[in-house]
Amino acid sequence: MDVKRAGPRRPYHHGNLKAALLDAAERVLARDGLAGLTLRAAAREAGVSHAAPRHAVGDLSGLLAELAARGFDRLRARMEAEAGAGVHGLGRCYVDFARGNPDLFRLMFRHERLESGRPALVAARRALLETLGRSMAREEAGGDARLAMLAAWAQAHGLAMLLLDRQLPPELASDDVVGPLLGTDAVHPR
Amino acid sequence: MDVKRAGPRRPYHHGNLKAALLDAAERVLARDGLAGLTLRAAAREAGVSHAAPRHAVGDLSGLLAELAARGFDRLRARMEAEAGAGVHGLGRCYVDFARGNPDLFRLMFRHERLESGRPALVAARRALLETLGRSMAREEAGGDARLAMLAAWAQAHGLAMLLLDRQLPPELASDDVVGPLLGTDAVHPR
DNA sequence: ACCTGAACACCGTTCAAGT
DNA sequence: ACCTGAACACCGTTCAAGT
Repeated sequence: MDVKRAGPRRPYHHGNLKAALLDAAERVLARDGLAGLTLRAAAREAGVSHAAPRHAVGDLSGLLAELAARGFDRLRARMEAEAGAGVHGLGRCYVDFARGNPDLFRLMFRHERLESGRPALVAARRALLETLGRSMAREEAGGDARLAMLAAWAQAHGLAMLLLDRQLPPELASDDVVGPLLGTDAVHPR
Repeated sequence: MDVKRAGPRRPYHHGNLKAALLDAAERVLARDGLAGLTLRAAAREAGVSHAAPRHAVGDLSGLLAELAARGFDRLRARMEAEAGAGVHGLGRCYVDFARGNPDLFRLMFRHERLESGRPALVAARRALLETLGRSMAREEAGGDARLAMLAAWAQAHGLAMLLLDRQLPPELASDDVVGPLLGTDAVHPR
């Protein structure tokens, strides 16, 4: 009955269940992959009952959306840091992030599983988009900036997805093909 | 007991349960989407017990792999028909297929859920790759054919995925941006 | 307000048993 | 050989009940 004094065994249970749940979910994601990330598993990892998440994040799509928002925030931070490296720097950064956080990256774009209206997700996506737009505009003064941006984004995203999904045969996945693709000014459709 | 005479109510149950199951799975996919396509739902739709698929396709990843193989076959057939249309024709064809069969397209690249060693899937993927390679080689005589192919593929694939996953803001998803991207010689990294 | 525990309707997979 | 039905361990979600 001295539990309420916040003994070391139960660090949360007050108002920060949401944050604790998200941390727990990230641990599950790292340990068991996207397939192993269930609402019950996250609750278990956080040390609460399987019905507790309801108040904190709604349902599973709410939890995943919050997690995706964290992912977009992190990706944006990296892109921001790389802002001076030009378009190839951004592309490389994007693909590196995907390869370094495959499950999180996949989750971020699994639109069917995300509560798309979640404020955190909407905001994080918009922030990333703004960062991308600013970085592109700096280089691509002439021509259609939107077209240049879409072309570069699509190429980086497609490469990331094809790599994560193991769709590339060895000849195409080798560094002497992927490297040059990332190391150029990408895509100049006219 | 006249069931064995193949009355109209049970068209299969002989040796073609596999084909019947795949047809049923496609119906479920069209009706309930990828999320609704379960092994039990496919068995139900095919009119067999939920344990029957085991002999026909192994487990769920086997069923999905066989379905993905059908998808790759269909995509290859379309690409083959469009072979004369140049790289932009291929890109447009690829994206059109994705938009026209969103659930099937997503399934084809959901590598975690597919039994990757399934002969049908391996063969279908290789056939598509060969078709792509042949089509590209025809135009891209000079330069690195592998690089040109990866660049074009990544761009088309990324665009398709970003569209299906609803990641593009209205300014980028509009036809006057997507259209031009698909209507050029794509991507010429050097 | 926030969390628990039981309950419900689903899963995938296994396995003895039927034909 | 091929299929069924029961069983098991999981899900997500709901809801009365506790504090």
